[in-house]
Amino acid sequence: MASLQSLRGMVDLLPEHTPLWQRVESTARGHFRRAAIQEIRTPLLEVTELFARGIGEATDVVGKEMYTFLDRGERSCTLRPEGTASVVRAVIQHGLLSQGPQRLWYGGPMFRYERPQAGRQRQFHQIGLELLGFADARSDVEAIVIAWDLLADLGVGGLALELNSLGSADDRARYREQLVAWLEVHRHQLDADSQARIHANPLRVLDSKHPDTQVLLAGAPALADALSEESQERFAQVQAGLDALEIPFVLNPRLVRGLDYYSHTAFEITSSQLGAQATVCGGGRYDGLVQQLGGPATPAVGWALGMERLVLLLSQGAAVPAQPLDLYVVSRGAAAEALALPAARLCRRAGLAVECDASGAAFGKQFKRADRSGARFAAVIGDAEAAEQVVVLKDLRSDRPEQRLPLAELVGALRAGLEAPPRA
RNA sequence: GCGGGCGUCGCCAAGUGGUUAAGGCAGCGGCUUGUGGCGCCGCUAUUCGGGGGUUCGAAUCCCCUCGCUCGCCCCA
Repeated sequence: MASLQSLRGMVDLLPEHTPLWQRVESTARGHFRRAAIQEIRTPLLEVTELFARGIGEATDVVGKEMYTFLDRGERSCTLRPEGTASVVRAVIQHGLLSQGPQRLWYGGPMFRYERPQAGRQRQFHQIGLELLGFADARSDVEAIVIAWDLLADLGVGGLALELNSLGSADDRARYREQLVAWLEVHRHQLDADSQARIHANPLRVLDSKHPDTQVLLAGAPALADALSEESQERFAQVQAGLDALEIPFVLNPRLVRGLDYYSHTAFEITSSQLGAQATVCGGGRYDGLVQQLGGPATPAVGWALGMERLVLLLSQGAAVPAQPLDLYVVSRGAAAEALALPAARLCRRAGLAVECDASGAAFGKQFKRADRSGARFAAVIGDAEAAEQVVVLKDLRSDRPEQRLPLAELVGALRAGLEAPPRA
């Protein structure tokens, strides 16, 4: 193919689809505003080390999915594969935590070099929430309820909240030892992927989809049993909080999540309608990350929501209509054409949505386009009108007669006209 | 990185070895040089993702390649 194409896994969002995205974005903004959460925007490009240290060297994301390159200063740079590390970096860099806990959200493109499939692109978009400086189980619940209510408000049905606790760092370390020891004993019965992960990332073995491995795992030491009393109490509080808000959830002891920084609460919101990539929103607590990246010891919870997957679910329902046009300006002849844009501008300044036909085509053509544009009204300007500085206002959606009026009266007439019902 | 499916006009799509590559939608032009929605007429792929091969002859068969897609893996 001779013509240029977008890079694999990097998709264009065409005008017919942007209204739905805009609806999601503005709905999310509303939820964040009402929950006193402020927006933060960070660069798309960061020093590679941030992600290597933050997300974990052993993770798939860091190990094989990052867009990494040397810039002209020979510095290793990486297109962000997720949002949390950048937000934490920014919060540390600007000393935001010295002003107290931070309630933040972010949105935008993320990049992961993976094979594209349904619900998975190389450039994809997330909206994320981070609550930094909050240790209490209630903040876990609040983070979850914000995501839950946002999805409900958007009208996404058929969602399931899956919940697990990974325990404290100590719990995990202790459990990790037990698990590795057990896995070593059963090494020969594991699938190849799981064998490779015994030391690199043993908890991920729990989440293996290999059927034989899953059967075997029934006899493995359980993470839940390794939790300290405090961790168990904490997890119970999260569950009680969700119960109190009547948010249904299912416990999933195999939910471990792929990023190293999680501790205690881990959760995913999934849909059965998404195919293989079922997770719409995933998150959890990451009490160690801020300190690990050089900041003050700071407890935190957060989540990220996949826009493409969400939109996929939404677009199975009713389409969002584009905003209708109020007026379409039709003009022909030099004097008339000179008047068209000023007339359109006048109406736009009054808040009306106006398209101005600049083709100079025959009136018939312009009316055809006016009709197809969906505009309620057409303003017609020919040489006769131009000479008198008037326009003809025609209701395209009713049988009411045309009005001939001076430019100064156009906006008023339009506003009055828009009140009247269109043809059924 | 590994499997499976697919690739004919902007979109949908017929055609499966015989030479002029159906049709529909959209678009453009006309009937209709100041009034749209309907209708009618016309135009829009020397070419079938790209390259190579087989053949007298290929969109149709073979090879390579690119892309899309679904799944594995992983994750949002």
